[in-house]
Amino acid sequence: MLFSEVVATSAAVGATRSRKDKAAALAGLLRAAAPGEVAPATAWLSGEARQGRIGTGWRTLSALDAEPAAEPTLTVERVDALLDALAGTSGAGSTRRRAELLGQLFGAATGEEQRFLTRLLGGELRHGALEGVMLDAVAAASERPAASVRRAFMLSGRLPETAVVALGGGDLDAVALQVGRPVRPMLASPAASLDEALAALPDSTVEFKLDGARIQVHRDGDDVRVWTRTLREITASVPELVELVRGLPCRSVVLDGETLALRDDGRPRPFQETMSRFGSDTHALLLRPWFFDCLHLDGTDLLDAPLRERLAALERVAGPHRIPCGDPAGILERALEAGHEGVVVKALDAPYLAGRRGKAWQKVKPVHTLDLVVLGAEWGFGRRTGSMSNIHLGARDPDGGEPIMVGKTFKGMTDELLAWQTATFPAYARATEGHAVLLRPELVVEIELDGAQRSTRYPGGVALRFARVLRYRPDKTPAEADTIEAVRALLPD
DNA sequence: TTCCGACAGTGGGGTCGCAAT
DNA sequence: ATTGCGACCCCACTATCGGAA
Repeated sequence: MLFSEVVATSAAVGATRSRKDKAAALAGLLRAAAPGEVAPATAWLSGEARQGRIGTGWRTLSALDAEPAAEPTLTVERVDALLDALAGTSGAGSTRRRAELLGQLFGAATGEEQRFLTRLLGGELRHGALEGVMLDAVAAASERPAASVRRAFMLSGRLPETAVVALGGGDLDAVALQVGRPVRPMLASPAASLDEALAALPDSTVEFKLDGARIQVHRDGDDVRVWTRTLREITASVPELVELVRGLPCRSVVLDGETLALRDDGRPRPFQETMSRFGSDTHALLLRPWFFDCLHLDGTDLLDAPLRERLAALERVAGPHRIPCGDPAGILERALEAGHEGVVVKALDAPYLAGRRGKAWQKVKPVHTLDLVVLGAEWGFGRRTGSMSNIHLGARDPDGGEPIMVGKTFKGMTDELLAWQTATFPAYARATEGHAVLLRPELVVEIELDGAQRSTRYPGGVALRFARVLRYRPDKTPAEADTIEAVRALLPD
């Protein structure tokens, strides 16, 4: 199959807003693909390379200037082979080697194909279909129930492999939890308050929500392996976790949990310090695991068992390492007092819905609000092209100087607000700086955020975490905005 | 007919390792 | 020794489609 057929399908997908029509176009291509072409085509049309990230980002791609080919000659097989070569390139001289390979790929591609490759390899395909729509397409092309395809996908973790099984006539229902192969983790939905979450889930348990990194640990005999939320294996960089799980009283187990580093006094370190340890090859800080689910124990799969049964298994095998939980009364206060992020409310009768962000798990975190000064705005991309989108935020200098920048946000903006910003900001413009328009510091906006973190990027030494717009405050002047001290007060202690 | 679950898109701050300079 | 790039941790929110109620 020619690569151009994949690119043409992507164009057709991008040309319609109907997800059914997108899936139908994708299914048509999958039906026409040869067995060896199904995996790469599925991966590409759901926005990624079969090889995962291959070390070329937007910067590298935008620097390419290969003359486009007049006629499409690239095959699916050839493109996949070049991506394999790119993914396998490392060490001294690899930047040059990578450039050569990219030159071969882009030099053989038509203009249309080049544009597709740039978006794909940059991780921004944006044709309105990723894994969700592709999953429906695989179901349609293989004439299997979408639920069967979804389950096989979530349990195998990988859609291209699932597509090969489905299109190849394999038994999707035989795809089961396998110790040593990670499943997509179940995720929590945000809840407005603890009371609201408890009302929605009357038969529930409440656990602390820790501010670390998600881990999934598999043990088969003495063999222990660890994966992150996105199923990247990190076994080699977390030996202390491996050792701990190897000592648990069982033969085989699959555990879901969170890991973070503690201070000497036992309180959690700030997220930044946990991440420093998590991503590093040096292990000065020790990571500790807290487990909150058990998906398999000594030959018994527990995915479909209600949470109450999974927790009983967890208590047996890893009780001392179970995440703190308890009576709803006062638990949120206790979690925050101990330095944690919040709590998660979980339905005790729900199965483990791999890969789903359902209502069976609801997270509750306290929110803060600040009145900040708009210092600038950036022109948006994609559906925000032509709109003033990402705004720069400043806190008041208590000594009367210019506001001090503490972050940006593009979140919380409706189309109506984007239009208002686009219409309003030019009157306040004082300069342009690349993609950004710098504004006179006169507009005050109310920002919601989860907290603050230390920053080397911003002049006040502090940056906002998860900032989003609540509303503009035309009733307030910059002299009434919150100060940099108010932002610093949100830093973890 | 209305409601709501799931998805895709639009980006945020910070951390590391790595290759090139 | 520095620097810029790329990958990957954490993530919130809105718009939209299409099936459920």
